Formats: sequence, structure tokens, C-alpha cells
Amino acid sequence: MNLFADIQTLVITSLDAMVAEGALPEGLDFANVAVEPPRDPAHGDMATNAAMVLAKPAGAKPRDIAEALATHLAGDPRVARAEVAGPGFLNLRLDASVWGGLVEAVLADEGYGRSTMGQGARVNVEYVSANPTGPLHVGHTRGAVFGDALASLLDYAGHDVTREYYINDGGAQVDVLARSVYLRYLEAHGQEVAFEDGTYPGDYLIEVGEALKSEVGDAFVGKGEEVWLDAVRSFATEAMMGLIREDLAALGVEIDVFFSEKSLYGTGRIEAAIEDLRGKNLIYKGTLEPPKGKLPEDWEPREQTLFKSTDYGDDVDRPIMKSDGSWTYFAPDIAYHYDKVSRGFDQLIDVFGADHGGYVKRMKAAVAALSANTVPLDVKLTQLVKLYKNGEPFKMSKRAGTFVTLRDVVDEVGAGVTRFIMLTRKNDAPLDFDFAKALEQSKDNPVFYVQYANARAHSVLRKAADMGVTPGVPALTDPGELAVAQKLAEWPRLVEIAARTHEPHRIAFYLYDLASEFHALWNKGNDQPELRFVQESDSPATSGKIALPKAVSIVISSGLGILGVTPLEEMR
RNA sequence: GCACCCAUAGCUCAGCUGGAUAGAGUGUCGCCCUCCGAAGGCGAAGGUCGUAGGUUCGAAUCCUACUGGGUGCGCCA
Repeated sequence: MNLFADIQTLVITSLDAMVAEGALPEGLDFANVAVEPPRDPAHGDMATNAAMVLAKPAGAKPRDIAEALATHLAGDPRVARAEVAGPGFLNLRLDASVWGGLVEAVLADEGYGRSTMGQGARVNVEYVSANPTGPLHVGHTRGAVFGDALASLLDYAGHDVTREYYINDGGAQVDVLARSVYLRYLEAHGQEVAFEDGTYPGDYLIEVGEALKSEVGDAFVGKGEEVWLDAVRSFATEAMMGLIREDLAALGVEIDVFFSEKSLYGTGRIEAAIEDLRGKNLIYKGTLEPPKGKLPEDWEPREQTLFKSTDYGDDVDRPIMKSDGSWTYFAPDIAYHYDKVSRGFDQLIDVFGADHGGYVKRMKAAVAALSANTVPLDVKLTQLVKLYKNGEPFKMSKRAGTFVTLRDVVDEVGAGVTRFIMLTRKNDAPLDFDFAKALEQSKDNPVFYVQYANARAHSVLRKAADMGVTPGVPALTDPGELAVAQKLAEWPRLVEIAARTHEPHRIAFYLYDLASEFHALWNKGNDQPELRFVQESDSPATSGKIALPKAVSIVISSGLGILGVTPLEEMR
């Protein structure tokens, strides 16, 4: 059930009827006719802009259209009152029975709010994609949480979602990793080693070096790179991916596809992707202008193999091959997205850190070119996370040397809290994460506030169960009760908006609002005992009353589920 | 120099394919509660939505220019 959609359908039907009887001209486009919750509750339960949107194309005054539409709508039993207001808004007051019916509908369907909007479209969401050179840190954590929640949200809204992680195991940084592990390996053999610039000194490689020792013994000791580099590289990246998988598991992230960059090399797959572009006349040899402003020290003009990304909206063409004939990092990325396109996805989403913002246009250009503009790519950037404890900047580094790891955060506050807080900001806004506040049990901690609402709902359900009472037919009369029901009615609509805009944070804010209405009603019960959900000497009344908290708990559980947060049934 | 992101209450931030008198938390001020329906409640004050234009019946939202902050800018991924 989607009450807003239902009423919108009613409005459209009425408009059609008006066309049929000649009150409106034929051929009008109703696509912009919206039914929305009014900002001011005094304006009613729902409002439609139909009259204003149609006034111009219909060549009529908004208020005249609104009056006629009001007459039609008033004939529907769900509409208690329809009145014209302002420049031509039509405010609808719904019949009291509608809200009870809505709550009943929620109780009848645990999947209330699920949408078929996506129509099964295949969407690939790529996120985290951290280099396999060490444990995940806070920045990765935000990307992981965001990407994962977005994937769940799209799934909930009727898309066929694949969660994907691109392993950057083909570039120079995994050679650095291999050399660093080799040093730890020598160390495990009792040698003194020095970690120079360009190696990873993190403690987390000690056990990898030891593991390598027990795997190959002293076979690599005193040998040159040509002997061990390949073997150590794959050993090390596998170990790092093991680490990263554990980190993701700790956060509750389950990736469907781990895609290896290395698998693109030496297999003709990069060449195939470039050939596709070449066939579209988008590959050429040329020399780029130097960037204006600060000139790199060693700048000199060089001829390179370039991708004509400017044909698809980029600012300059981008090199795909270095002067020594090897690929730039961009080439395998093109091949990777070529692979995604050829796997038949209808839509691609990449989640990057904001420091990769400069990369967006060329990636979009590549996908547009490779798919002949048939597959949209949306790139979502996640901004920095600043850590605090009681308002003070926070540093902690048990394992990694200089940065705070995903594990540090999850160990400190738990996966659910981490995820929720990470979603209390838009992805492109910087996020302050305060460890102390995250665990605080008070109103200004949104996680607690939402969980507490759910716990309260379950608390009354337990009490009612002790009386042998289960949720029955709701009778909603008090404004506080209606406010909660109205908020519940917004849920399916909000899911679709959040999914369409690729903004899972909207779910978190909605849950906070819903919790807020529920707490307000609960508090009213302090002064007005008749509003309490459990009426101890009146089982029938209790049965009706607890329908609402049951519905609230269903929606909170669904919402938290999308965010990847486990709902709590009690706060102990 | 260029590109992208951001700018909303003292502070931290929401704000729906453009909709009515721009919201929440926190802080400030006032009142109430101290009852385990505990982990507070109610109310008030507080805004030229960075600036200036434009589009529109209607702009925080779309367009242009500017100001301020962040990020990035050819053989690093």
C-alpha cells in the first residue's frame, strides 16, 4: 500500500474524468501532477499542485481547475474535505478511517514500503575498492557503509543489485606491498631490516612475513626480486584481501563480486576495450597542453596515446598509454567498466572518495562511449570523516601506524552505530564522528533515539502479550496518533525518493522523524493515560492501541535493515 | 589558470521531479517533571537560505556571473 500513490491515482482519474466531460482539454500531460505531504499540517493531510501545473497548458485559471477537481475528489469516500488554498493548491483532508486502514495495511505486510519502481533493472554498485595494501581505514568505512546502504536501498526499491569491489592488484602499489612483505619475511628469518621510503612499515605485515616464511621456508632469502616478486606479490595481496574481507565482515558488508584488476592484464581484455573505442574513432596519438597555472617541474611535451573523452563531456583528452608503451591506470579502469557494460547492467554506480572527484568526468565519458550512451554511470563521492572524542580531535592507531582503521571504529562503538552515524550526513558533506556521542544514550544521538523508539514499541507489545493481547483493529483519534500514522504513510514515498536520488541518508533522517513522532505520542501518555498503548484493565482497547506501535516497529525495522543496522528490541 | 563539490538559525545539519508562513538537533531563555510510560517534557526567541542578476504563476532548489571554503589537474593508482 502506498497512500500517496493511491491518492495520486485518484487525482489523475478525476482529471481524466474532467477531460472526458470537457472541463479540461484533451492531450494534457499529467506527469508533473504531484501529491505531497503539506509542510504545514493545518493545510490538511495531502496537497496537490494539479491545478497550478495544468493552468497554463489548459488555458484556465488555477483556482477554477482546483474547484472543479475538488468537486470530483470529494465524491471519493477516502476524501473528507477538499479545499482550494493559496495560488491554487488543493488541500485534502482524508477520512479518519483511512489512517486506521493504513496501519492495518502495514500490519498485514512486513514488506510495507518495498517498491517495484526499479522494475528489476540490473544495477551494479561498486564501492570500497581500496588498494589491497593494508587494513581499511575510516575513509573506506564511510564508502563501504554508503555503498552498501545504497545497494540495499536499490534492492528494496525493486532493482536487481550486484555489489562489487574492484581490487587494484595490477599497479605499482602491490609491488611496493610485495617488497614490504619481503622485508618482514627477512625479519622473520632473524635479519635486521630497514623500512625505507616507499615501503609500508605497518605492523600488520609482520604476520604476513611470518606466514610467508612458514609457506616457503628460506627459499627466497638472499635471492633477487626476479626470483620472488611474483610469488610474494600474489601471496601478499591474497593476505591483504583476507584482511579486508574480515574488515568488511566486521562491518556487515557482503560483496557479491570481487573483480581483480590483474585479471585484465595479459589476457587481451584491456586491448579489447581500447579496440572498442578505437573502432569508434576515439583513440589517437597526440600531445596534451600543459595545465595552466602551476607547471609541473619536469614538464615537457610528449606524444601519448589518448582517449578522446572530450567528445563525451570531459575537459581534456586523457592518456591511456605511457611513453614507455605500458598502460596508464586509466586503461584497466576503462576495461573494467567495459566488462561491467558487457555483463549487461542497465545502470552503473561507482562510489569513490572525494579525492577522486577529478576522475568522474573521464569515467563517465568512458562508459558513455563504451555503451553508446545506453548505460548511465552515476559516481557518488564520499567526503572526509573527522574523528572526535568528546569534541576533541581523536587519534588512535593500534595497528596501522598513522591512521584509524575500520576495526578501531567498529571495536569501539559497534557495526550498527558506525553505520547509522555514517549515514547521518549526505555523502558529499564532511562528517564529524564523535566516539563519545555515538554511544551516548540521549536524544541528540540519532542512533539511540531510533533504537529506543523501536525498543519502546516492543516493550508495549511484550506487555500486551503478557495480557494475552495481540494487535487488532486500530482506532486512531488523537492528533498524536494521527501524526504517527501520517509519518508511516510517507514511508513508501520516501523509499522511492531516496532510491531515485541515490541518497540513503534520507532513510536515516526519516527514521529519526518517525521515532520523534512516536516518542512524542508516548510522552503524551504521561499526562493522558487514555493514550497509553497498554490499557491494563481493558484488553480490547489495548488490542486496538498496540496496532500503531507494531506498525512503527515494522517500518523502523525495515528502515534499519536497509541501512544495515540490526534493530534492538530492548535497550539493556 | 581550469574542473568538480560545498555555502541555510550562535553551532552541527535536513529540506521531496521548483510549491504555501524555510525545519530538526544542540546552545540561549522561561515553565513543568524527579511518576522506572526511566535514559526528561512543553514553550519562546533566533534566518536578506554567501552576493548580484535571470527563468517561472511560484526559487534555498533551475541558469549566469561573482565572493568564500574544500578537492583534483600529463608517464601515481
